[in-house]
Amino acid sequence: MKPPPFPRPVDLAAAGALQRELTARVELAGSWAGVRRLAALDASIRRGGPLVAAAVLWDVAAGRVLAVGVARVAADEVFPYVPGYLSFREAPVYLAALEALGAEPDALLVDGQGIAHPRGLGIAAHLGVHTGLSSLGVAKSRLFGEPVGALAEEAGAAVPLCAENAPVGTPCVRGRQVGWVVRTRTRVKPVYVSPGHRIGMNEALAAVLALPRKTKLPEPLRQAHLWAGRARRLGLVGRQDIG
DNA sequence: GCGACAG
DNA sequence: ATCTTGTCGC
Repeated sequence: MKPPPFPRPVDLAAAGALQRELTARVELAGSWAGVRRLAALDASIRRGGPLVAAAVLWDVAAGRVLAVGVARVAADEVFPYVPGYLSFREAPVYLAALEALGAEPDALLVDGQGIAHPRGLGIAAHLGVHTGLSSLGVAKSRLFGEPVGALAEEAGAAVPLCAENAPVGTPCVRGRQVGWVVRTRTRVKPVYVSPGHRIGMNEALAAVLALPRKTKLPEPLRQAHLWAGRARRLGLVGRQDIG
């Protein structure tokens, strides 16, 4: 089912109000145990150029790319990049890429934060609520929340990412957990994982660690990154052939 | 006022 | 995100 058009607020105040409104609709329960096909989303942009996004359909059981959808959106049609409001810049082109994909994934894996956001609505959570699909965010750097405790150097290590944090402890002693700092590769900078929509905190971590990876990013997201760059450089649009 | 700040 | 050369390592 095709989601409604993505609203474009008149200014940041209106955008913030919309985020607070939608945060109440985020569902923090569920798992990806039954997810057979997921769509990984990433974008590539160049100064003065359009936003180019790739939606990679990933077969979980086979561990491979099934199809790719590519779309472009002029930069002046969306918000500029403002930390905390990323979805108002990139979500439109992601939704267009999903449409170009022409398939219905069971869940969305997004390059960015889920609920680990000042108002609880990072781009992964926003896209989940907008589409009704389960979603989860994997970001390459931190936006919101503080890691609790020291993160071990070994792959698979993780510590909670907390808001309104208390001193050092294991879980968020007095604050609430908004995500995880996860070491996906030994001695490599960690990624920031947080639930988006219709998935629990522990399940989000399990879902990410269950995905294959060649670098610090889960393979579906790495593929989306590669396709977005390739699409931008080659001017690709629409459904792409793979292999 | 100063530092932080997904992509 | 993008701008960019070399370099270390499998």
